Amino acid sequence: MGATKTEHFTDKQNAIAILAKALGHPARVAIIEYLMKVDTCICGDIVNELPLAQPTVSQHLKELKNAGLIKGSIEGNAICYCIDEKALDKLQSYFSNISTKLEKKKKDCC
Amino acid sequence: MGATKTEHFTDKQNAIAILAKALGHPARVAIIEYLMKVDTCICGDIVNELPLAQPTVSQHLKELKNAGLIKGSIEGNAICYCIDEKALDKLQSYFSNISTKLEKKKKDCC
DNA sequence: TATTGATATTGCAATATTACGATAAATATT
DNA sequence: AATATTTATCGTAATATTGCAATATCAATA
Repeated sequence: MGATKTEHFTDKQNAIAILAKALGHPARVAIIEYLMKVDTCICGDIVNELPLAQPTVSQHLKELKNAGLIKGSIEGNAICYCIDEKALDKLQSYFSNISTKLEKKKKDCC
Repeated sequence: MGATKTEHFTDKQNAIAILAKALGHPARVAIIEYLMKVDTCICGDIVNELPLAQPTVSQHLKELKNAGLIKGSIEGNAICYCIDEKALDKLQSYFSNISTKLEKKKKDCC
């Protein structure tokens, strides 16, 4: 098969999986970190920053955009990519919630 | 090609990518959430909980274990799986850090 | 308008992932 | 010891991902 059975899971589970999957490649983690580092919304020098060819970077950017992690707006001849806070806040609150619950639980097993 | 060029990225970036990738499938998100829900370390009824065949679930558990997100210990004839706090804390602090920085930055773009 | 610069798309090869039936391995129970 | 229960592994088919060269697109500028 090879196709994920998304329909069997909740919307929330799928939403988290989509965000996590988008960050499931070091190049995409590096892109997010680069966008964090440069204060202004950087455009296409992401390509120069990464050890990958331009089409590959473009593809990774597309995946991050599809997942909702970044936004891109056309700026003349170039494109201005930047982080979409909403997605990262969603991840932050998801994992904070889990950590809080784990803290309370205090393992009686394993 | 199809093989990720991990060697070009930092250890930290690879580490986050590995954890994120492991959560990049709704079944694995569901497994983590189930392990959170049941108070005791549940064993093999994860299979009954998911809409997937036993070998598929076993494979997902293996991936979560390889990524360090869960631990498994043999409990007689069954296996006791449970969440590995360290990994989830790592994700929590990573995304909290990002959210905090984004808060300060307050977008002047996009 | 021809050229340049920046980004996206296409097409393809290599590899990885997802899913499951069949089966193996290991412990528990009878 | 034979059987049942639980989990892992193997083998395989379907699909997805990764990466890049070649090329297309599209705005800016000469």
